[in-house]
Amino acid sequence: MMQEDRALMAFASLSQEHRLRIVRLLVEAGPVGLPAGVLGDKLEAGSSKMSFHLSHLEQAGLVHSRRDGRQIIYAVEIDALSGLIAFLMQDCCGGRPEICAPAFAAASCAPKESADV
Amino acid sequence: MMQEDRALMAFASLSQEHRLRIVRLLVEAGPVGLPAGVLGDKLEAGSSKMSFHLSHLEQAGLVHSRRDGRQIIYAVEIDALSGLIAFLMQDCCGGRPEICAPAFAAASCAPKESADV
DNA sequence: TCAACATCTCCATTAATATTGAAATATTGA
DNA sequence: TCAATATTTCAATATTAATGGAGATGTTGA
Repeated sequence: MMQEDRALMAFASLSQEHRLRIVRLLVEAGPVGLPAGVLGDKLEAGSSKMSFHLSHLEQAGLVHSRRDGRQIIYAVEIDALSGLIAFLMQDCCGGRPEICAPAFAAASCAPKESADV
Repeated sequence: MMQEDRALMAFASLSQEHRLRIVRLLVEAGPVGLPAGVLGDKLEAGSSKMSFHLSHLEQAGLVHSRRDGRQIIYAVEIDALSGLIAFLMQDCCGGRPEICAPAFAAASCAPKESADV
């Protein structure tokens, strides 16, 4: 169960341009994750900046890292994201979620185009 | 479609204790909303502080207000919340959403206990 | 073992944000 | 119209966060 202070850290982390882009890239990448250097290239940000933001995200519990050789691979913490959303939307519409459910049909985790599994 | 700068404003707004509490109260209250004063009482925050945070949330597009007599009623902008979540989760798991879908079953907009409509 | 690579840490500077109380604005009912 | 109510605006202060560069750390392959 997500507590308020963890949710605040998560939202603070997501409120910074570089960090939001990192998370969106990692959401797209899925469990396999991406190395810090690849993220840095995509964002055109120096290593010191990347390190600062990646550890901010890790502190906030939104990503985790593992070393693979000389690279550090970051991947999104998907339970933290879902917990964050659950925390935000808890008890929506005073127990009548059908009021806002339609709005959330579009927000579900869905691919751009059909994919075979 | 949510753009990055709007998402950044929304997350920044949600990253402050008082504002996060306001949004959660308004999510629970649903479309009918709550007056600024009632929110201030619940949060035990002075009127100037409340006004600052409420207008921050309104600027960010997360809530809207209407005047009713001498009160200003605030209500959550539910499409903004769903758009924000969609933006964050876009293209998750590289087109194989079944990877993270289970995590999101728990995050859906559901009531604490069953409610008759 | 050494050079190259990948990333992190530290520090100084700069910028953005929240808080407080007092005063201003808008609305109502007597 | 006037006093009471509800909320906003303003300005000074206090707090917190982001940036950039230099150097440190850990890892690999020759």
